[in-house]
This record gives sequence, C-alpha cells and structure tokens, in this order.
Amino acid sequence: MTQTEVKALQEQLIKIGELAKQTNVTVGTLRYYESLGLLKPTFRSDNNYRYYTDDAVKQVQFIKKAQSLNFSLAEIQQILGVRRQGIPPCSLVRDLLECKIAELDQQIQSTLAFKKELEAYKKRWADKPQDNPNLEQFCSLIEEVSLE
Amino acid sequence: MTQTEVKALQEQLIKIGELAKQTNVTVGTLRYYESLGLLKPTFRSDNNYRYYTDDAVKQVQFIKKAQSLNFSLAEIQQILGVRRQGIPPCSLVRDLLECKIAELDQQIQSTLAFKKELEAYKKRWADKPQDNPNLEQFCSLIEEVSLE
DNA sequence: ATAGGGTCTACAGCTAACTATAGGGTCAAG
DNA sequence: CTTGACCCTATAGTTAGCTGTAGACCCTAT
Repeated sequence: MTQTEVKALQEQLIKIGELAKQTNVTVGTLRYYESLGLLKPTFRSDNNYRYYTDDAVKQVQFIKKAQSLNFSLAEIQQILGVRRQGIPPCSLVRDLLECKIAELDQQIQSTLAFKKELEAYKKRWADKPQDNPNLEQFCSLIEEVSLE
Repeated sequence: MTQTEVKALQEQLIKIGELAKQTNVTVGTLRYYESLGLLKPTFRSDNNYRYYTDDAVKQVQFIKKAQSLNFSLAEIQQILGVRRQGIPPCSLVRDLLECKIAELDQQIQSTLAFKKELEAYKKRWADKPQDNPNLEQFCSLIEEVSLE
C-alpha cells in the first residue's frame, strides 16, 4: 500500500471510539472482544490505532444479538469460526438453540422443584414458636432441614 | 490454663482434618469459612493448629443446610450474627425465605418468558434454508433478531 | 534419622463478561 | 505550546465459593 492509498482507506474507516458509539458498546468491551478473537480491526495505523470498516458495526451487532439469545461469547466465537471457514453456521446455531431451550427447561424444572421445597418449609414453619434464646441451637427451623 | 488442663481439653477437641471428615467438607473450605467469620476454632494450640469442639460439627452442618436452602454465605453470616447477639434468628430466616421464594418465582417467570422467545425463533427458523456461504452475512437467523 | 501424613500461612486461579486504573502516546484546535 | 479528547498496553478488580499451590512446620512410626 502506498501512503496515499492508506490515507484514502483510513478516511473510509472508523476508529474504536466511533465504533463504540455506533454500536452502543464501550471501547473497553470492544478491546475485550478482540482479546477473545471475536473482533479484529481491519487495519492498524502507524500509531497503532485500530481502524474498522462498517462491517465491524454489523459484527458487533451480531454479537449483541447472539448474546441476547443467551449465547455465550465462547459460543459466538464458535459460530464465527465456522462462518470464517465458509460454512454457513445456521445449522450449528439451530443446534445450539435447541440445547439452550432444553437447558432452560431443565432450569425451570429444578427451580420449580426447589421453590416447592421452600414453600413446604415455609408452611411447616408458619406456626412454629420462636426459639428460646438460651437453647443451644442456631435456628431450629434450619436445623431440622435434612440434607439430600 | 495449666499444661495439663490444655492437654485434657485437647483430647476432647478435634483438629481440622477430623472436622472435615465428620462434616464431609474439605479442609480448605473450613479455613475459607473461618476467613469469612463463619466458623471459629475454639482453641489454637502452641503449634497454631485449630481445635474444634463437637459444636463445630453442628455449625458446619447448619451452614450446609442453610446453603441447601439457597442462603448465601453472607446471609448465613447474618443469621449467625443475629444468633450471636442472643436473638433467635428465626424471624429473620422466615423473612429471608419469603424473599427467596419471591426471587425464585421471578426467576421462573423470566426464564419461562425467555424460553418462549427462543421457541418462537426456533419455529420461525425451522423451514428457513441454509445461508448462501458467499453472502455477506454471519448467520441470517441471528441477524434477523431485533434488539429490544 | 527419615518418611509419611497432617497442619500452617499466603497467595494464585477458577467461572463470565466485563470495568477500571496507571502510565503513556497522538492529534487537532486555540 | 498547551490543553483536552482520543488512543494505546498491561494489569488488577468485580461477583461467589471455593480449589490448588508453594514452602514450611509438626508429629509419629520405623
């Protein structure tokens, strides 16, 4: 690249602060994404500034959307990696989504079960008298809990 | 305390390894609890070994039971603190339990809502074709996600 | 005397996704 | 020529509840 070519290019590119503004993400976060290999500037100038094309805006938006679907940054990296090899990542995304739904279901079930358990304790404890402060107990309510 | 008194006492006490064995908790965890102010040895010998009475076994079991009810160590510390002042902590425990149930409920609701959202995407994506690998997209499925 | 276990302190690392800080370089305007 | 806004790297801190390590001391048995 000649000097003039670089200059011409640089005018089309945006610096990290601008990318941050356009994507509503902090500069620190963008650098963090880069450290994870999620986002690479197209260009580093002589003074080591990062320069991005408009594609980066889309990529960051992609990352945020995927995050909003509960994908972890590791999973997003995986999706992007597949994509980088020229393979459409959609089937991977479908699988991940399937997994996520199953996970959520599992989570809901166990949270529900746990809530029921707590409600049983609450009911059981409702009419129990206060502990005698002189008793050698921490709290009779909890102490009657049985482990697994 | 005289030497003989100490010796007599020490024979009734247990060292940290024994406490760990009896409570099925690692030595490291016990020391961690101590660092948080949750569990103090009754006695430190000349060689700086921790010595505990049987009460410590009960206290660790108490901690584990409270943890199994989803109380954080900070909350357990709070309960223990109240108890240490001679006040029966049961009403505090009842309040905390109430809060916990409400929290779980909240959590279940939002997880359910989120699961529904994901299922809507799944349905919507079910018959979509694969992306064209040459397209300038990461994954059309995710890219059509709208952020709030 | 030495080998093995147990114990001690103090500190680093783990999980995720950042945020914050220190200490420095770059750049355009006034 | 200096001020202020931007940029850089490298490092540490945040959340909870631990786990793991290094380096050292202690105790008992052989």
